[in-house]
Order: sequence, then structure tokens, then C-alpha cells
Amino acid sequence: MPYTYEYPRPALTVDCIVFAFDPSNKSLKVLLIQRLADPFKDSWALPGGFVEMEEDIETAAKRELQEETSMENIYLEQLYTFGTPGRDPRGRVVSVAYYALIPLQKAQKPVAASDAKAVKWFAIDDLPPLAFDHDEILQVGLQRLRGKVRYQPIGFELLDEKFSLSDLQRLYETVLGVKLDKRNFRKKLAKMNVLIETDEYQQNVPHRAARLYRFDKEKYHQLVHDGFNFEL
Amino acid sequence: MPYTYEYPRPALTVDCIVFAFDPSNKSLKVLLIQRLADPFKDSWALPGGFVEMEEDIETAAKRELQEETSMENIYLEQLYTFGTPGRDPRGRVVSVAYYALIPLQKAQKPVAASDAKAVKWFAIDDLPPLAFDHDEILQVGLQRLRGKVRYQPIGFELLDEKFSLSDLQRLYETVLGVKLDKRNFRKKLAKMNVLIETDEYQQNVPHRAARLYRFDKEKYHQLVHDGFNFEL
DNA sequence: TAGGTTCGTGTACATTATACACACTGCTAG
DNA sequence: CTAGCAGTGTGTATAATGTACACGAACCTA
Repeated sequence: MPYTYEYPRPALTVDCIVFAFDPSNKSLKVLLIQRLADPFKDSWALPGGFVEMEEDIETAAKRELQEETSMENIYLEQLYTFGTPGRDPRGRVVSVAYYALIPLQKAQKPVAASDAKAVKWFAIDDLPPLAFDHDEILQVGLQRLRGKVRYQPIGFELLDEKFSLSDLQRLYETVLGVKLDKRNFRKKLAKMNVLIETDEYQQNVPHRAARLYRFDKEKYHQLVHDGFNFEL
Repeated sequence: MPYTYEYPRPALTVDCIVFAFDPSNKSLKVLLIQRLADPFKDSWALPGGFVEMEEDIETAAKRELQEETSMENIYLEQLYTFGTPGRDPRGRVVSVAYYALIPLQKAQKPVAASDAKAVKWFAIDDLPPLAFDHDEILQVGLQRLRGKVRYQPIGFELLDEKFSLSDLQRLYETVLGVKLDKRNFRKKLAKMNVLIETDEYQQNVPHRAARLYRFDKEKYHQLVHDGFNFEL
């Protein structure tokens, strides 16, 4: 059933950069799919797809994400819209890119959707070449993540509900690519007042177990609203 | 000459928020057009229009801008893409919003393009109701401007090539909505080392003339690249 | 020439950032 | 059972940065 318009129109897609953090080896990971069909058959690419006509763009991104990770309530933010003519060999395709932050544990086993041969986590510093302009999209996403982490503690979105302070520090060190001082890091966190101490401790670690903390979303939103500086 | 596709496609437009700053009365202004045609005939709206098929999205934004302001080399940045179904009564229209920063002097006399009955500068705190979801777009743009000003001195884009330190301070006070201390403001600026003192002074002012400064773009780009904090 | 308006400048004090080390816990392996 | 390994958790002194604050100089106008 064909659709006809008076003027030509680009196709509209979404692409998602799904970031996760693995505290065990301090690596930032991205979820990629292996394409099942041409163009770029068998290449790795960002998960994504066409936006349906009655569907909000962000809803489309969520739908695509859910197809791969079967997760709901994911932190999702619009990143940038890419629309240079020629970025897709099939014709003019404009893609709205989103990035998602998820705790690695909650998405250990991504499943290939119908348009993918495989789905896999890749460490950010060991990526295969990507289809289309997805390399560029990913770079923009990384930059944004690094920038954002400074004035909003989005780091929390990348950790499990309960986490140790060392995990949090490792996350910041990985994303920002710097080494932080343990005592000073904790001092600043304490002042921010967004952590809730729990009575739980790490389990099954071959050393003294660290206390686990939760994250106070209400206080956090207040602070973001007030333009608080979360530099660590 | 009709264009036919297998699946339905949204139309793609750009909208531009053009910010300018008037130091004389400390007001931040936005350029609006009055619509010539339905929908929202005679309403005020952000300048914008359809993206052509062979044209990059940013190029489209620049083109639309030039039609209204006849300025080139405008600071332009992609803001956000709005695509909620129903935001345009004519059908599904996805709009990539940009914001531009220009020195007011360089665009004193905007000219109405073919799709506009009038073009006018409005103070940000005295706006008419806007067509479509342009109120929302403008709010997002304002938020972004306020956020950005803290970690990138985009304020400079809003001033003439040569400006006094008081103008710059007024700009920051207006955008951020705070009052700053003159001596501390200058101390911080001096440390940033992005200002070049000229030998010129204000002309035709009814009081002691202030020295004019220029802005060292090279040093600035270096600092932005290094993640420098421009909070003032 | 007196008065109005904005310009341009420095210091003392409070706050915040940084550098730095060691005893404790809990597990593991001999 | 105990020695040692790995990671946890805690405080202080010093340097750097931010903040509060006032007045004489320049220039124009009436």
C-alpha cells in the first residue's frame, strides 16, 4: 500500500547508543547488533529502526531498545539528529540518535531481534568498524556522556540499585579517564547528600565486603533543578 | 509531481531560535515571524521551514536564517528534535530545532521572508503566544542557553566584536538571572585569558568611556577542548 | 565648574580543593 | 590456625579559590 506526497520526504529512523558499565574490569560497554540484511550486511551497528507513523520518536527508541534488551524504565535521552544526505546508501534517511544508560547486570543477556543476527556488548576501546555513520554517532554519544557526568550524576544510572562507593568511583574514573582520590571522592559525595547508606554489604567477595549504598532520586532531582555542580 | 513510498513518512522541518542580547536595557531577545498562511495564520512563530531533499539539516537551518536576517557565519547549534504526533495539524511533521546566537547590532533590520507577514525581535519575558509547540521549543532553547553559558563562554557570540567588560557582565547577569560582583567577575575573566585588550574605547557615551576588548577564539577553543569550566 | 554616571582597581577572610597513610576486615591457601 | 592478600574506611594540614566589599578617576552635561 503506497503513500504519496507532493514533495519528497526523507525516511525517519532512531538509533540507540546503549551504554553500560562493568565495574569488574573498569570498562565502559556499548551494545551493538550485527546486521542481518543489506546494506552493511553482517556489519556491527547501533540498534535502531524506523519510526512508525503514529509513534512518538522517543517511544520508537524505547521500542527498539526493548526488542534487544527486554528492559523497561531505561534512562534514555535524545542525543542528536543525523541527516547528512548520503549517510545511508538507500536514500535520504534522517536518524534521531538516543543514548541509554543501563546497569550491566540487568541486561546480561541481550537477545537478537528480528533484524539482527547477533547482539553483543563491546568495550568502548575495542570496537569493530560500524555500519553507516554509526562511528560518528557513537563518538558524539561518548563526548556527551563525558560532558554530562560533570554536572549531572548520571553515573548512578549505570550502576545497580545498590552499589559500593568504590564501584561508583571506578565508574567515574572510567568515564572521565582520570584517577580520583578515594577520601576526597567520598568527602564530596557526602556533601552532595544524595547517597543513602544501607545496612547491606557486598556478598561473595574474597576480601572485606564494602557497604552498599542507594541513590536518593528526590534529592538528586532537586539539586539538578537548582543547577548544582556535580563535579567529582 | 508526486513522490511515492512504500511506507508513510513524516515531513521534516527545521525551526530556529535566534537569540540576541541588547545590553542597553539588559534584555535577551528572540526573533519571531508572523505567519502568512494557515495553520496558525497571523500567529507568531519561530522562523523555519521544510528541509530540502539534497540539503543537510544544518544547511537548511542556515538557509532559513539567512532569509530572515541576511546574516552569514552565524553561531548555530542543534538543540533538539521535536516529533510528537499531533504537534502540527497538517499531519506528522518532525522538526529539528536549532538555536542561533547573534550580536543584535548585526541584525537590526530583519526582513520578512516570503512565508512571513512580519519579523520582529521580542524580549524573552514579553512574548506573544506562539504557533504549534513553539513555546515548548523556546523553553528548551532557553534552558540550554542558560546551561551552556556555564561551561562554554557562548556569551561572546551574543556581543559585537568589540565590547566593554560591563557589557559582558550585563549579558551574563541577564542570561543567568543573577547579579555578579564587578571585581570578581573581572578577576575570573582575567584568569581565563581569553580576552584581548584593545586600544579603543566606547564612543558617544555620556560618561567615562570603557575600554573595549576582543575575544581570543583560539585560546577559547583550546580551553573548551580541555573541558575548562567557564562559570562566572 | 559642579554634579552625575560609569569606569577601574586590591585586600582580607571564608570556603573549598588537594595531597597524603595506615589500621581494619574477611577471605584464602598453605 | 595463621600468615598474608586484597580491598575497605577514615582525618588533617596546606594550598588554591571564591567572596565580600568602597572609592577615586574619567568624561560628559548643564
